[in-house]
Amino acid sequence: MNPECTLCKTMDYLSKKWTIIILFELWKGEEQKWKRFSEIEALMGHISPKILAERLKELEGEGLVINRVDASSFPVKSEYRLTESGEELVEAIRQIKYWALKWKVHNDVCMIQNCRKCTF
Amino acid sequence: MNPECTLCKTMDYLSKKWTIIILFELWKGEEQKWKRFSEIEALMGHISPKILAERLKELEGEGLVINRVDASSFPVKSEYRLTESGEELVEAIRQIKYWALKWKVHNDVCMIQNCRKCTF
DNA sequence: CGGAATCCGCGGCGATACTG
DNA sequence: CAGTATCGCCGCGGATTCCG
Repeated sequence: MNPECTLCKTMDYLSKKWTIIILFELWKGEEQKWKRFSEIEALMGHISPKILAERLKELEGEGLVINRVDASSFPVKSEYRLTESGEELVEAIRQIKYWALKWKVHNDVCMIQNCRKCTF
Repeated sequence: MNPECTLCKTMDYLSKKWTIIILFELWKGEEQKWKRFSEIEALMGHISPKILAERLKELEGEGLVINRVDASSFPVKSEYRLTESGEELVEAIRQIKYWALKWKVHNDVCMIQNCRKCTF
């Protein structure tokens, strides 16, 4: 990995396990919607809390995800959503989905370009 | 990794080490140009032949790269280039580069959209 | 020259338990 | 609820050697 290359650095965290699925999970549903840690955890199947926390922190550090915490209530409420930058990165990644739909086996899940409901 | 998801499968090999760099190395220079194994090897710095062969075979299996062999001559001449599908995938990946150039630190190497000469 | 075979080390990731 | 702490595994990738 060349640390001077912007694309390399981006691909470095994008390629980590779970990262893209997390991004899409935050992207799905209504725009600008905050989602709780446990909510994301449940939606994603079998991710361990360690990895989820690790990834969210990375993405927050990269400015793709923003986190707000309400410590006044109990239990503590921590929520996440995509930033504008994050939304745009998902759009870029979805170009790869279009490519895949064009060149690979037909994907039954979703052919709709702007669908925010199905898996991807 | 969900094997029924086209995007997951694509990201699965795209995220392997060296894969994207190999794709860009084949993409650089003139279009449709064949490049030899040792040529790619030399261009890429310090990749081991095992990994390079592994990646090229994966990409060939996915239809992104095509290989022609001239066994009549000695030493055997083996050359690779991107397929049309491969060219288009590189275009999709370059959307991520544009995103990075927009949101991240200015990249000195290249701001030209269709440049096939610099690193990426 | 273009790989294939073998061996080995490391780190990413998973599982589980625990805490403020 | 929202994470941390600890441990252990295994699979990727690196180095090297050999073959057609």
